Amino acid sequence: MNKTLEQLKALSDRNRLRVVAALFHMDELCACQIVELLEVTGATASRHMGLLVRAGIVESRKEGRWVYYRLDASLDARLFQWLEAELKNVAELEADRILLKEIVSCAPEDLCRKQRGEECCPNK
Amino acid sequence: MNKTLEQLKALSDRNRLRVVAALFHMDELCACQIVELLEVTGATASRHMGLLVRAGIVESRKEGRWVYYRLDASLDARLFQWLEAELKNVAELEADRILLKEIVSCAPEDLCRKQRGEECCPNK
DNA sequence: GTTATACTTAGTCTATTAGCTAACTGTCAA
DNA sequence: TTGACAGTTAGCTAATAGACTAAGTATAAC
Repeated sequence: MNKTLEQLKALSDRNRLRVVAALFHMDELCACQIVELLEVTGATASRHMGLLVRAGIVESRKEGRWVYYRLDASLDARLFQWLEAELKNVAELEADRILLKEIVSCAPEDLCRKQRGEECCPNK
Repeated sequence: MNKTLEQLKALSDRNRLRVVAALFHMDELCACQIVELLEVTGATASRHMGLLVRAGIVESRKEGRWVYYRLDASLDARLFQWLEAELKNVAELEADRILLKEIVSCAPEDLCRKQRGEECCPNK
């Protein structure tokens, strides 16, 4: 039951659900892109993602200085499908999808520079 | 997303999950039986059940002074099946099932009398 | 009616959790 | 090898949530 509870708790947060919803669309997101999406500090985003990873909802992949997240392939199909259905057509998440398009149009390098206060992303 | 979050939060508690697991076996439980199962005060059990009802996980039926709870018939089938699979064969819940057998062997009247401190349940 | 009683609501306390800043770790580039 | 930097961890604060007791509501028995 602990595993189940851990998964439910990991999903019981608006920001974490937003990330999961984004990963249904994006397949893979860099940590700095998640910071941008949620508009929280890197530390906060890192904690959220740590919870999702430990619960087995998402998995991470490290590439140099960057960490990429995607939905965990071993996630139960029934849970996966329920979530997908629930998060589809949520008006509130529409704004996230638009924002996400802008975010992924920047390379992570540019995005990270932007987060340091430098204006550099060509599409903005 | 609020409804989804509400359901996830309602399920993100050990005691509430125990009740849901019990309702997979029992089909219907009286409030006093839930008090007995969780070993909490009536007020605490009532608050837990209120959350589950409001989230659409369980539904309640009032019969005189008693309130009976069952899994909400409109609960999403995918969520239902995931939960059922997750809660099946959980060693920790085996003790609950044994306890539950004893609990339902008492009529609610007897159980409530017992909760007032009188020893009366014939099977105990 | 009046009283007992099954459950709910209100108020309080404590524990958990989301957010922040600051310090730390590991990787890349000069 | 030194500095810059992406991400994590630690420590703090404020808000949320679970537990209790006590008071309130509604139903049944006398």
